[in-house]
Amino acid sequence: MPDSPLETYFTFFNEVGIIGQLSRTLLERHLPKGYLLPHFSVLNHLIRVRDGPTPLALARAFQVPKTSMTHTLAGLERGGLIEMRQNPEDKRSKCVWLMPAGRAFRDDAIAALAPDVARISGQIDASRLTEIVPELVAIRKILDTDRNG
Amino acid sequence: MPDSPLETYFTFFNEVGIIGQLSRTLLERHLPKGYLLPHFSVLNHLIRVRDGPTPLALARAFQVPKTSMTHTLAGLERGGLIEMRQNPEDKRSKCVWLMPAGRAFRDDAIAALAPDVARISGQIDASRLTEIVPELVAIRKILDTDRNG
DNA sequence: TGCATATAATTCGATATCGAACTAAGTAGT
DNA sequence: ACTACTTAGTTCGATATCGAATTATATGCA
Repeated sequence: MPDSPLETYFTFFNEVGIIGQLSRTLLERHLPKGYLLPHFSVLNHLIRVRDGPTPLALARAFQVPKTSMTHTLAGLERGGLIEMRQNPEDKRSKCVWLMPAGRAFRDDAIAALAPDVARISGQIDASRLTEIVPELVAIRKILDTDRNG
Repeated sequence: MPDSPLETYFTFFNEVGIIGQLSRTLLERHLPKGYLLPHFSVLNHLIRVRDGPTPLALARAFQVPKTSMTHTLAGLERGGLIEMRQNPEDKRSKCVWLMPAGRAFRDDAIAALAPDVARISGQIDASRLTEIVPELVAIRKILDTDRNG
C-alpha cells in the first residue's frame, strides 16, 4: 500500500493518538477513584524530574493550559498528595512539593500496573521500544519548538 | 542513562502521549469553532475506511465509549456534515453517512494543515516515520486485543 | 410462542478541559 | 518613582468526556 508523505504523517499521528488513549485507559484503571492520568503524571514528574516546580513549569512540561494544571493540582492537594507553598523568589508564584502520601500513591499505582506490564512485555520487546524512543523524542522536540516558535 | 525495562515502557508511553497531544492541538487550531479532533477523525474515517458504519463500530474504531461517540456524531449532524439513517438490517441501530458538506469540511481542514505539514516535513523525514509506523501498528494491535481479551 | 437475556443507542449526572477575563505581583522605560 | 506592560495563578462559563441507568429491539431457548 504505497503512501503519500501526507498520508504517512496522518497514519503516524493517528496511531500515536490511539496508543496514547489505550495506554491512558490502562493506567487509569488502576488509579483510585477521582484520579486520572494527569494526577499520576504530575506525581511522577515530581519524583523523576524535579520536586518543587511552579504550576506554570508543570503546565509547560505537560503541554496543557495552565488553567488545566490549576485544576489537576487542586485535586492532588485536596488528597494531601502534594503541598503548594509560596515561591520565596516571586510572590505571584507557588512551588509544588511532593508529600509522602503522594509518593505512596505513585508507588502503589506502579505496583498495581505490574501485571499489565508483565503481560504486555511478553508481546512487545522492550529493546524494540528502546530503538523507537529516541525517534519519538526527536519528533516531540520538533513539534514542541515548532509550537513555541 | 541505562533504563530498566519498566522505565522504557513508561518513557515510550509518555512520549507517545505528549506527541498525541501536540499533534491534536496542531490540527484543532485549523478546525472551525465548535469542532475538535474527534469530529475530524470521524469524517476522515468515513472517507478513508468506510461510509455508512454504525455509531458503535465508530466508537470501537476510535476506542472511545459509545456515549462519547453519540455526542461527537450529534455535533457532526447538527452541522450537516453527516446524516444518520436507520440501519435497514437492525432497527435498534443506525448508519452514519457522509454528506457533501462533511467531505468539504475535511478537505478544507487538510488544506489548512498543509503549511504545518510542509514546515514539519522539513524537519521530520517521512521515510523515518514509514519505518516506525509498522511498529506502532503492532503495538496498537497488541494493546487493543489485550484490552478486549 | 413467550420469556430471559443481550445489544444499540440515548439520556443524565458528575467531572475534566480549556479559553477568556480577572487579580496580584514583577519588570522596564522614562 | 510612575506608568505601562508582562507574568503567575485563579475564577468562571461553555463544552467534552464518560460511567450508570434507560429505552427499544434482537436473539436464544424452553
